[in-house]
Amino acid sequence: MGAKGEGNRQRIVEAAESLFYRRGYNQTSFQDISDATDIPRGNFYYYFKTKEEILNAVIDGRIANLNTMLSGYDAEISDPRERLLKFTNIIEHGRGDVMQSGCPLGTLSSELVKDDSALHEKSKQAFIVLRDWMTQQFEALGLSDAGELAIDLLAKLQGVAVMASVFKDAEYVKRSHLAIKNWINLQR
Amino acid sequence: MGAKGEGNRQRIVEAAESLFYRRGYNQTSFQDISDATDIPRGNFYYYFKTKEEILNAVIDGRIANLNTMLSGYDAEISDPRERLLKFTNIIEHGRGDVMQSGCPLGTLSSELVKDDSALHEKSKQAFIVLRDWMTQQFEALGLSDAGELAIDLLAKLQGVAVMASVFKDAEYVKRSHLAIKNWINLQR
DNA sequence: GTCTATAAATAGATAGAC
DNA sequence: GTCTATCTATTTATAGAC
Repeated sequence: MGAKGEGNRQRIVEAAESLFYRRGYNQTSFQDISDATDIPRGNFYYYFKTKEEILNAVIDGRIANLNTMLSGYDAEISDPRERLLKFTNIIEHGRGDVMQSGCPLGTLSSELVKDDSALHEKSKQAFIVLRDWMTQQFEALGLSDAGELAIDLLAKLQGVAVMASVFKDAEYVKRSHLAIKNWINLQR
Repeated sequence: MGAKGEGNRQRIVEAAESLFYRRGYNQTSFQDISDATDIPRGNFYYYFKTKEEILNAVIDGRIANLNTMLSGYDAEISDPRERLLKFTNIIEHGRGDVMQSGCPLGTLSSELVKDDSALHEKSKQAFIVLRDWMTQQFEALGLSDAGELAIDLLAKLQGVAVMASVFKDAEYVKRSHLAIKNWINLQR
């Protein structure tokens, strides 16, 4: 891995990540990424053979960030319930972004179910990381239906994210966040 | 309104509706609609000046179908709770489609938040129709927070739809449908 | 009202100079 | 590694014959 071009590669991935989120994968062109990075289109193909490879790198980056964040929770918070509660703060911390562009994972996956199935499978990977981590937390709480609780929690978050982006109501997001935290506290 | 071309117009809208759902609005081209209808691209512009106008017609059609369905429930079912329960059957009746392409309303809205805001506003209209109808049902049940319950029910349905399309698990959909029906029965 | 031909812009991708 | 020029295909949209 030469260190020379990794700067450009990283800048391309970061700009693509933001654009894929704010404007969608299919609606983001190489020109858009070029404008955002001041790197000419032609140079992209030195790092990525296709647009799909950029998407793969973007999702790999998201998964890496997710793993870093979740490992941090595991290290810093001893109570699995507190870890789950901490994670749900993401919907209020990222409230503005969610109201403007929806959930980064959910909207990408919703877009890619309608494209090639290989792309959708890739976007599913980030959800699997989240689901498995949540399952571990519910298991650590001694709950036998941990896997189902994990999917249910993901569904609650996705439901809030969709409605937040449709109606753009900050009070709704706040109220729903509280309801989700209450639900987590009720699982025993 | 000449009757001559309304046949073609209707066929264009119906083909577009299906394609916008299965492949997305931005990923559907005039050529795709032309292939599906055997109507040449050039003729589209006699009925619609732009692609956005086709989308408007598609959403207006969905809203009309929604109103017909909901009015039917109002006429045939006397208990508001039973009407809500009846509506939620949509997620199991349309289970295959939802697992393959997500919720027609939710995925369209998630796609269009990232496009022009006028398009997103239009897609929001269908949600408003649903929300207002649900609010009426909860009000008829004598519940003071009817508006919030309506949004919460919509969020539950959207959450299930997103997770159904991500994991494509029919058992999950069935289980979640039961949970939603239980939740509706608990609102008193 | 219907259809063909085509314009004008943009997409992803490639070749090759530097 | 970087960048310019370009290819090919496809997009929305228009002009105008029929």
